[in-house]
Amino acid sequence: MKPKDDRKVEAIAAAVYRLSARHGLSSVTLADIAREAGVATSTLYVYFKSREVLLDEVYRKAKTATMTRYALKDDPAAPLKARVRRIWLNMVDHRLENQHQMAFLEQFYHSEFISETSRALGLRMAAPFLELLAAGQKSEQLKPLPLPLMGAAIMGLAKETAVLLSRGDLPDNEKTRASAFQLCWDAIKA
Amino acid sequence: MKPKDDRKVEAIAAAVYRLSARHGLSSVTLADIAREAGVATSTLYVYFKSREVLLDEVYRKAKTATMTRYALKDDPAAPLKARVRRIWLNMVDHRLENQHQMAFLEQFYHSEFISETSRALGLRMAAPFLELLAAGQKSEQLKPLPLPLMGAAIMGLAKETAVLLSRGDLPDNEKTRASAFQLCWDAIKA
Amino acid sequence: MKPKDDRKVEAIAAAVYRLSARHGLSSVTLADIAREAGVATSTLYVYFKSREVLLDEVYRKAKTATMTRYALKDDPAAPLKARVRRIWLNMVDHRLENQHQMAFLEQFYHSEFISETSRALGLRMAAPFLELLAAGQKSEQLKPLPLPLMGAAIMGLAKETAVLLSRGDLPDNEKTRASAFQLCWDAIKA
Amino acid sequence: MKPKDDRKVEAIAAAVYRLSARHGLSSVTLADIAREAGVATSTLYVYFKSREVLLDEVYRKAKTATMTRYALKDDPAAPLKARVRRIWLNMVDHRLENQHQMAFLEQFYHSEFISETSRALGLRMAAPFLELLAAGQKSEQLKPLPLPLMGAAIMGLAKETAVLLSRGDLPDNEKTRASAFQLCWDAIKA
DNA sequence: TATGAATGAGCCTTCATTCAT
DNA sequence: TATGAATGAAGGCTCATTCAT
Repeated sequence: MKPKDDRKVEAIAAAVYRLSARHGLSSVTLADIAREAGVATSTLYVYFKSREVLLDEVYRKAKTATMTRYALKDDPAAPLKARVRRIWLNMVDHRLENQHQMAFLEQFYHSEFISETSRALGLRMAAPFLELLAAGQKSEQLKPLPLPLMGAAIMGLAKETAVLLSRGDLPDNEKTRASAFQLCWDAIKA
Repeated sequence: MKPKDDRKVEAIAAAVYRLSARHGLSSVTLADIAREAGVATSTLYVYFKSREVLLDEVYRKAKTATMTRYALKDDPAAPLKARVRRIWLNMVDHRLENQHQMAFLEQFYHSEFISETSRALGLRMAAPFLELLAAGQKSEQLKPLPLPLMGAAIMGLAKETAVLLSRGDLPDNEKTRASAFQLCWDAIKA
Repeated sequence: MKPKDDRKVEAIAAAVYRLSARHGLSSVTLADIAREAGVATSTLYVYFKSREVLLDEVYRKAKTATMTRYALKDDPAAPLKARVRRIWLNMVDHRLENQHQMAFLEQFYHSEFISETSRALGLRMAAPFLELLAAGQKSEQLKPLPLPLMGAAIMGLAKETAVLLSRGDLPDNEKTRASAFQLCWDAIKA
Repeated sequence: MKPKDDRKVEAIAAAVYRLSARHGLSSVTLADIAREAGVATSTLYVYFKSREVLLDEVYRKAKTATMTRYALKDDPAAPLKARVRRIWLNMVDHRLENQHQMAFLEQFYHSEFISETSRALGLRMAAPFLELLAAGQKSEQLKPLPLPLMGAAIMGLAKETAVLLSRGDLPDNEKTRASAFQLCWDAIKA
C-alpha cells in the first residue's frame, strides 16, 4: 500500500494560494487546483472530502502558520513598544514574503465560503496579541479603546504599508518602516 | 443599452446589494438578481450587456453615491481637523446606514470581477479627499507620509468603528465617535 | 416569449421508454435522454426539476395511460367473467403494443428510484379492478383469497402470456389467448 | 482468479445481498461492498476480474443454491401433485428465509447487468422442474400450455404468497399455504 | 421593451479500475 | 495476497447567455 503524500498536500495548498492571488478565490475551481498542483481532480478527494473542506483546511494551515510567524522573535520580557514594533514588522515582512498566501487568507475570510469554526479560529489565534494590547492599556501606555478597534488599526496599517512597499510606492528600507510604524504607534499610544 | 426605466435599474441595483450582503457576491446569479428585482432574467440583458457590465455599472453607481455622501456638509472654509472629522464621521454614518451597499462595494472591490476602469474610478473619486490631506501635510499639520497610507489609515479606522458600532460592541453615541476619531487623528497628525 | 412545448415532453418520455428497454433503466443518463429526445441536457431542467422528478413524472404519465387502457371497452353491466376476460385481454394487448413503455414501468416500479407517492399511485389506480374482484368474491364466483394474491395471479399470467406471444413462442391468435385466459380463470374462480 | 479464501468470498456475497436489499442493486458500489465485507476495495479485484464478473459470479452462486433448495425433500417417486406441492412450498419457504438473497436475485435478473450466460443458467437450472411439468402434461394431469407459462404461473404465485406472508397480510400457517397452493394447482391442473 | 424557452460550457463529485508497495 | 493511493471517464446539475415570440 502507498502512504499519503504530504508533499501533495503542500502542492495543493500552494496551488490554492497562487490561483487565489491570480484570478480571485471565487473563480478557483477544483480543476484549476488539480492542474496547478499536478494531480488529477479526483485525487483531491483522496485528501479532502469536498471543495469546502479543502478550502477550510488550507485556510487553517495558512492561518496557523501566519500567526506563528507574527510571534517570531517576540521577546515577552521586552518593553511594550518594542514588542508591538517587533510584531508589526513581522506582519509587514510576512505579507511581503507571502503575498499569495495572504491574498487567499483575506479573500477567504471575507467570503461566504468560510465556516463558522474557521472564522472562530482567526479570533482564537489572535488572542495572545490582543492580551498584549490589553496589558498595554492597563499600564496606561495605550489608549483605552476597544481591543478590536486597536487591533484593526494595527493590522490595517501593517497591511497598507506592505501594499505600498511591494508596489514600490515606498522605498523598501528601515527608515520607511520606522516612519510607518510611527504612524501606527501614534494612533494607539495613550 | 440605454436604460429606459430608471426604477427598474434601481430595483436591480438594490437586488444586487441585498443579495451580496445575504449570500456573498460570488454566489449571486443573474437568476437571483432577476427574481429579487421582480423582472425576467433576460430583461437584465435589455439594460446591461453582460453580467460583468451589470456589476460594473452598479458598482459605479454605488461608488459615486458613496463618495458624494462622504463630502456631505463638508465646508471647504473650515479648518483642517474639522473637515477631516466631518468626512470621517460621514464615512462612519454612511456605513451604518447602507450596510448592504457597502457589503457589495467591498466584496466587488476585492473580487476578481472588478474591471481596471472601475478600480481607477475609486481612486479618481477619492482625489479631492487626498488633496485635502496633501494640503494638511503642506501646512505641517499632518505627518509627511505617503497619501495612500494616510488615506488607508483613516478609512480603515472608519470602517472598523462602524463595524463595532453596528455589532453593538461599542455604544452608538457621540462620545464613542469622539474617542474613535481621536485615535484616527493621533495617527495622522504631525 | 416562447410557450413550453408539449411535444418535447412527449419526446422525452418516449426517449426514456426506449432507453429503458434497450439498456436498462439504471443506465439511462440525462445525457442519453437528451440525445435521444433531440434536446440539450440542460433543457431537461426546463421541464423537470431533477432526474428524480423527471422519472417520477414520466412514470405517472405512463402508469395512468396504462390503467386507462386496461379499462378500455369494459362494460360495467357485463357479467363478471366477461369483464375479467376483457381486462385481461387488454393487459395482454397493451403489453404487446407498448413493450418499451412496459419495460420502463416495470423496471421503475422495482427500482430504488421510485418515490413513495408514485408507488402509492400504482395501488390507487388498480383499485377499481380490485373492487371488481372483491365483488366476484362476494358473489362467490371467485376464490376467497387476498386480493393482492388474486391480482398478482391475473397480471402475472397476462404478462407471461404477452412475453410468449411477442417472442413467437405462442401463435398470436384468438385460440391461444382463449386457452391462456382459461388458465387464469381456473386459478381464480371459486 | 482462483479464490483462495472462501470465507472472504462468502462475506462479499453476503454484502451484495444485504446492500441490494437495503439500497437497490444499481446503487451498490464496489466501495460499499468492500466496506460491508470488511476488505479493501482493491482486494475485490483479487477475487474477481471486474464488477461485472463479481456480480455474475455471486448470481451464479445464489441461483444454484436456490434451485438446489427448491428440490429439497423432493421424492421422484411421489405422485405429481405431491411433488409440485413440495417444490412450491420450498419456493415459498426459501423466499421467506432468504429475502436479501432473493432481492438481489430478482433485481439482477431484471437488470441490464446480467450476462447472457447467466440468464441461460437460470433456464438450465429450472430444467428438471420443467421436465416434471412436461411429464404431468403427458399424463394429462396438467394443462397442455407452454411450459414457460406454466412455470411462470407457479413461481409467480409462490412469490406473491411469500410476499403476503412476510408482510403479515396473511397468517403464516399451514392452512394459508394450503389454500394458496390450491389456487396454484387449479391454474395448472388439466 | 419584455420574457420564457433553450443551450453549451463548465463545475463538483463519484466510481470502477489500476498502480505501487 | 492485500491494500491505500491515484486517476480518467462520466454523471447530475447550474448558469450566463441567446433565441424566438
